[in-house]
Amino acid sequence: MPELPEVEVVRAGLAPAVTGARVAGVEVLDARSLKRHEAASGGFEALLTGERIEAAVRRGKFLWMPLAGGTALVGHLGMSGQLLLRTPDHPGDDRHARIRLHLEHPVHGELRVDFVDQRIFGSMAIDRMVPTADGEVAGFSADVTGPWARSIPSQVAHIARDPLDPAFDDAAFAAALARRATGVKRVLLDQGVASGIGNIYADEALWAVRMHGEQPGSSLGRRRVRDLLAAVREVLQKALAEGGTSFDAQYVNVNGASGYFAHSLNAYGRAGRPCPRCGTPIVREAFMNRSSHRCPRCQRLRASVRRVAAHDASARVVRVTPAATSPGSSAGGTPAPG
DNA sequence: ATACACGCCTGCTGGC
DNA sequence: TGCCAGCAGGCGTGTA
Repeated sequence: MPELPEVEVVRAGLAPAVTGARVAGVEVLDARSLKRHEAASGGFEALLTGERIEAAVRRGKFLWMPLAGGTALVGHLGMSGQLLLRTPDHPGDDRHARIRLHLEHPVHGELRVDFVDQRIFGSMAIDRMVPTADGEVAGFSADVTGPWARSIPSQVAHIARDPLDPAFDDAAFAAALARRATGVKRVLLDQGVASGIGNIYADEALWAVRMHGEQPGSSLGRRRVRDLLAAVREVLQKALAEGGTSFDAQYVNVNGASGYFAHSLNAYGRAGRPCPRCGTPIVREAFMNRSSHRCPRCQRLRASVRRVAAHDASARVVRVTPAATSPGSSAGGTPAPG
């Protein structure tokens, strides 16, 4: 979890407080949270202390704060990470506080940013910046005029733009789907194809577009790809508008408050409960060491026939047989005609 | 190149 | 009561 909407809520909350602030002090309470920090470049505390934060930027689930010296403070929340904005005198009794930043802001005065992470899948690091591959603005932030705007931390460079990014390449997304024989859900979760989507929003978008997660990417026609992308964007935007999805105190904004999107979920986490569209109980299925949730009636594997190459006179076709990709489950459904 | 298993982590829950 | 398996799962790495 935190996926794009949750990370964006954190970024938006952080931005006004940290932009223009000077890092007065750094406390590393648990060095395991620095696993993505390349020690060879220098000590995390030394590289960060004294720097001025220029902005708070996000691409997909990655956050970074460009520093005046030309590097960036990169953060990833992983599964359970939080960035909490606090007053300097806030009690330091957080059981899972891993890193603490003491900031001095020209307007807001002294404040503290606590990186709290129960499971330590998240991390912070100081990283060098590299130019973006396409020369466009690297990620989402209020200000895109700084010299850092078209640069991205080296460890984030391989992450694709997210579907809400104005520079997201719809055609490249379609092309990536077209060359993947694997299930469309796996492609959605591939941060190198489109970023910001995790298990929750993948399931929600697939439900919205009535698509089975194991539907081969290469079996989708142009229209289905377009509809899928539209569904992904709609789900992400709606979640964003509701402050993200929270199931417990784990996923919160910079003030520790939870979002409301959990009330809007249609498939994720609703195993056994009726599909809001047709009433059929939602099923939960094992998927890549985790779970997928779908409506067995609305979201069936479809046999599909698709031209592999329009210019190919032999008009070779690919036939997708649901039975071959849905072992041991009658819930895979009957292929729709056509 | 694509596909997928695995390790990293902690805390909670359910079964025995 | 205690113990342990299972689950939550994003991302980098390694292997085929």
